[in-house]
Amino acid sequence: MSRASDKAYSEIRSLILSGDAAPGSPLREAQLAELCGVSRTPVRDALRRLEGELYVVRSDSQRTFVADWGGEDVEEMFALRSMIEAHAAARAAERLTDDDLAALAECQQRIEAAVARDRPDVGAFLDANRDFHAAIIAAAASPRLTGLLATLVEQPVVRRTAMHYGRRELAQSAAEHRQLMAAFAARDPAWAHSVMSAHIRRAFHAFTSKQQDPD
Amino acid sequence: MSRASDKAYSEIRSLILSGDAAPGSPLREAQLAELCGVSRTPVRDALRRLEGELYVVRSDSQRTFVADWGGEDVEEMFALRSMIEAHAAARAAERLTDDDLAALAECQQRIEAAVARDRPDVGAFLDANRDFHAAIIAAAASPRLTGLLATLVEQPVVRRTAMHYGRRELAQSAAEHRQLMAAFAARDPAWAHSVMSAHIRRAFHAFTSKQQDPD
DNA sequence: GTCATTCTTATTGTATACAAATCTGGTGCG
DNA sequence: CGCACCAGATTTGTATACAATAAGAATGAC
Repeated sequence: MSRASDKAYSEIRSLILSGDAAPGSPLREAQLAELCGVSRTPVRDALRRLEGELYVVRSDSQRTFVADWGGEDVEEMFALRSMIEAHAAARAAERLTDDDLAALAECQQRIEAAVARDRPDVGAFLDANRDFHAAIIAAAASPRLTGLLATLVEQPVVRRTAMHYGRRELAQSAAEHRQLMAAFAARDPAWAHSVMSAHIRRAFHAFTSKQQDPD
Repeated sequence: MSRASDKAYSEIRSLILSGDAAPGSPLREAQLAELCGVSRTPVRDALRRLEGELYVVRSDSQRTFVADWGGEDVEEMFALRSMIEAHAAARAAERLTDDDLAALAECQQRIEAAVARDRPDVGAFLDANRDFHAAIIAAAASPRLTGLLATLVEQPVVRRTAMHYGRRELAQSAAEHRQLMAAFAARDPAWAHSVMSAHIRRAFHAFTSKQQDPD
């Protein structure tokens, strides 16, 4: 994080995740450079990385914009996530070490804690949730592919979905994670596969219903 | 392609695909810059792009190397491809326009032509095969995700697998494509799904058997 | 008023110089 | 002999200046 390009990457990413940079809005190198207090060179580097992770898109003439995920894209994204993560869960069930299981349990504990509070801490929930899913992918897929898959998991739309979660939905999500832990403990690939698939598909429908009825 | 960074990208990519740069070997920016006749700046740009496409990897200290796919990675890669492309084929079967079908038929014709020759033209086969699969993904997935998925299809290992194909395997592959065309013409998603899944899995086993018995 | 065209301006692309970090070979100490 | 450590050389990271290109505004013809 000491490198300027890492700083630029992280700041631009926050800008997008927080919504300060609206989807579809242009990202100008010079402007970002000034904002981050670095030169354009590391900014360009950061934008390339963010492009690979689908946070930004480039127009035909090389101008960069915050990625704008339409309804079709979101549906496809969830469909792919459901497939890929269910596959990863099945592999993980066969391969998880006891240490991996302990790490997952720790994430789960953080999730439960975030949900149990009077006023659920959605930010903490999201962070723990991300670590949980990342740990499963890391245990299942080859390290080389981990980054590629994580790309789909950490999209802004995922965060926004959960930001609108109420207590009941958070509790439901936590309960599904408990089921997943049980499947892992039993080393049952088929069980893990089914639970994960259902978990993602429920998240998709939570997203769509929130979208058409945004309270 | 007129831009220096595109030139660097394309030349380095060829270097990797052709095998002139062996897996695991280091890629030095200055050296590549001289080779391509450009400065280091566009080379750095090109390396970032290639990293996103898994052609190169970075060490912890930011040195770049040609990606080296071990046996585990290859198996996982084929498993993911099989899932994702089968999904794409199913979607494509429901959505392909007549123009899309015509474009696929044109690819198929090129494939058949490459196979029919006395001495099969494997290079032409590979190019047509790539276009065929890319067209299916483009028709099925959201444009945003197309690039991400294409990453898995165009790996060096795929090319190397087919390079060892004999006439019989090429003909088998072409036959599977014909089945796929039939499934598309019938607009039958389940059929397309099954055929594509089998197609990729056969390619995987072709790869492994060639590996352990390289004639 | 609308469309095409030119000119200005904004934005990205490239090269170069220098700074920072990393590797390598060797040296001295235990 | 083995290990820590310290230069020197190599490699990557950053800033800056300038070139090339694309967007937008103003102008003129119809």
